[in-house]
Amino acid sequence: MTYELHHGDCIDIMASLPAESVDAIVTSPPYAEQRKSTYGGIPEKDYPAWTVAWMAEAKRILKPDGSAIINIRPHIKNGQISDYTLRTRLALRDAGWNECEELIWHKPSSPPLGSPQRPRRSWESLHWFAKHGKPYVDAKAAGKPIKFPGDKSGGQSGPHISQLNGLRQAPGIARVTDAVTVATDQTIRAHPAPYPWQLAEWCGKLICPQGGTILDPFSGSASTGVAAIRNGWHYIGIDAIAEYVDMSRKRLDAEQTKQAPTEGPFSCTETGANK
Amino acid sequence: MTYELHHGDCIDIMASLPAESVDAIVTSPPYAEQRKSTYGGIPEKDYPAWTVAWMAEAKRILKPDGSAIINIRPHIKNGQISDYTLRTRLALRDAGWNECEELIWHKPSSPPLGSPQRPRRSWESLHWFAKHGKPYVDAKAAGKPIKFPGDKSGGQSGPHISQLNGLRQAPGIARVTDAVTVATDQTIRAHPAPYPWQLAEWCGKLICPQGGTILDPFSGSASTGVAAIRNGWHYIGIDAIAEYVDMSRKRLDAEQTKQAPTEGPFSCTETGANK
DNA sequence: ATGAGGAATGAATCCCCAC
DNA sequence: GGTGGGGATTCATTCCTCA
Repeated sequence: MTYELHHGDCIDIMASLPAESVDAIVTSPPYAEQRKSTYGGIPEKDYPAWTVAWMAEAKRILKPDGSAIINIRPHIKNGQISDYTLRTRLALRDAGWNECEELIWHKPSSPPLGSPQRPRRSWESLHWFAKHGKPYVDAKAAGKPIKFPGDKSGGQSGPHISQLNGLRQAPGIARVTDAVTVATDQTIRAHPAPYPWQLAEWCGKLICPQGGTILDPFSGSASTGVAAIRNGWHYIGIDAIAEYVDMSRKRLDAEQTKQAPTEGPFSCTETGANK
Repeated sequence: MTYELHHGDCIDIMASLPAESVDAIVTSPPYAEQRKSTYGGIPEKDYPAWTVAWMAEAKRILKPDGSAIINIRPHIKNGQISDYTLRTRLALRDAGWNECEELIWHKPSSPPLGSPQRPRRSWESLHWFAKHGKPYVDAKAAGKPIKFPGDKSGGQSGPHISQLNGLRQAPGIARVTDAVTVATDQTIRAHPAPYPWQLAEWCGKLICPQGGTILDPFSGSASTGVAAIRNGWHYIGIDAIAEYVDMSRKRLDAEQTKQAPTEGPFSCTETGANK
């Protein structure tokens, strides 16, 4: 229930954070050639190297079993999808990152934009990278109770559930699938990239242990921070634009009040160029 | 309502087909390192070159506005997803193919297999490649009627629908999205790759014009053929295994009988090593 | 005939243990 | 120590059996 917001370049800020202090990274960096007016826009050809650079700093502050979920989807230009996410994924792998899985964020309420000659775009990728092949994972934290055939009790612990390989398994809970459906949040008008906190919550439940620390180096409207407060994770948010940091502070303070309206003041640390 | 089945190596068979005679390719090639016992298994490192090779032959017989939808999903090994589909996509682009879009096949009935430490895998990629950036597309052929709020008529032509950019638009029909949900077909026990014909139908409606010719160079159980017969497309199926060709012939004949039980015999051409 | 209930199964992956 | 067999996972759909 604590958060830190930092204003500045994420590489600089991350360099000031202690090594191996972060459990999970959940972020949606600026896409190539998009949002030029607000974030400057990273050229497509530079995107892989740019991502490897900030991920290198992230690697230092990530715990050994920590991992990162990065939301990107390439745009279409002249009828062809951009290849920069392909090259970025290969570059991260070359830089020593383990690509755990391709997760899908399905947006059922996606607006009918894009070319009328093409299917309406309704999903985005969540690229999951870790320091090695066995990072911390809880595939059941966001899972639902198992319903066995004929079981009308609601599905508490069935006969088939047991300890597996000595690993703790939540009994009677099915693990999540690799595609999650979350409607886009149309209410976040203050930031151009509508990343819903429910999506960040799903990602965090997958890769952030209870009470862990979750980082978003491109914090934007701090949706990951909202998810953190609601789930008891410590949040570290970084953004290059002071206006978004200020807005995020208001949003997170309001969220904390909502979460525990009867308790006293919350611990909150703020640092960075805009302190 | 006609089909051709060929037994043999798809590159050899395609070389015998006339240039620019195919409207669309919808296929699910053998995945790298999978199905070794039936198809020999293409090594991961050879997969990009192998794909470029058979796609080069496909390019010759594809019409100028034709395109191909290829279903592949990489496996996970030691906690890391294989990178061969990334490298294959880049190799096809280097070979001059235009990557139109990343489409998603979502499988709601996917079995609870795979690592218990990872989310259950419930989707596969549909990679869409064309000769250029503006291939034949009908984004509404598989679309559903638009339902306006409060409209109880079923959704024929609403006020928001109009000619757009001078392109013919089916009125009152919404474009499909780039993610399609089709349950896996558990009834195809004779072939190990359960590619449902409903998925092939959705793909065909997107890229194959009415009365066009649709090709599957890795025909397997001929699910694409079933979709073709049901939609009035001419089907060309190729498979390296005689047993599957024989099985497909029975399946497609039965499908034709089902589609028009009162009509006479159908036109059907069969060629290839197993003739 | 009809329906309820049970068993079997699938483009998987990893761990454990035997050899 | 490398290799290979066996078990666990736990959803939707199928066929089959029995009332």
